[in-house]
Amino acid sequence: MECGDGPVPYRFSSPLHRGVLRSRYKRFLADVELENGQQIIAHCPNTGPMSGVCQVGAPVYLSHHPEPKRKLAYTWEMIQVDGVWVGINTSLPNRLVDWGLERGWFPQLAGFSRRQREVTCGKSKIDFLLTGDAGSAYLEVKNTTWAVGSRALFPDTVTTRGQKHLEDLIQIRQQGQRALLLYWINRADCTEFAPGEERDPRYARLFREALQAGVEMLPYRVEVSPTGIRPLGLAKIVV
DNA sequence: GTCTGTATTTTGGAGAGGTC
DNA sequence: GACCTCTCCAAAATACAGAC
Repeated sequence: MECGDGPVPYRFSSPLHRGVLRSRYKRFLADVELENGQQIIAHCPNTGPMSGVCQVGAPVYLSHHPEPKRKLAYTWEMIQVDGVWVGINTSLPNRLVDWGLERGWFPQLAGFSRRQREVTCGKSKIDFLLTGDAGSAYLEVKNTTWAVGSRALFPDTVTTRGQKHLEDLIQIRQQGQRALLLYWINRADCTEFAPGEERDPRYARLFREALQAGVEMLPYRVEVSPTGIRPLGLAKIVV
């Protein structure tokens, strides 16, 4: 999968293992039947409700980490829903934003040569503090898997932590600094993004307040596949 | 520089405790 | 008893501090 003149796609460091989702339970666990018929328990690195993407019987891909210190050797990475691969690993977007920043995935973030992770700010921690020729900016990253039609939505449940992040970013803007929120849309079938008003009305209200305050919203689309992840650019914000 | 331990992050369920 | 609020816990990755 090459990407022409566009940004370099991310490739998984080792081949993923295909299977079928049998059940998901206790937030962190998933029963998966591998292609060879073996039944395994995989770690589910997404503690949210996974609205619309947790479909029993759907094809999934797992990464394999046979380190002795791990209890579960397999990690659930993606699931195929309506013919589209959806990334479910919530830790991946932060790592890939870090990775993509070095490779020019985000033209909106050009001019930031240095970055510091997990910076304490206000009531919570912000994922990145970017500094460089472009000045400085705070960047928070959110993983998005829920979609209705071609519209990606976040959050898919009440998130007080997410609300705190929005309040902190608004405060950062009020202090005259740049503040950005990058919604990592972990599926290729969405061209629009909107706050999940139905699930968290307060978050949706804060989202609009943040927009008005000048917080820069970047709903970033990626194409997820068993070989890697390819950047697709920004989705249209609908409020 | 390497190793070890601790804190933090994600969300929803379970259980405890308080109030009516 | 019913309801509400609060705290703890689950697995794993990651960052960071401290010891050697």
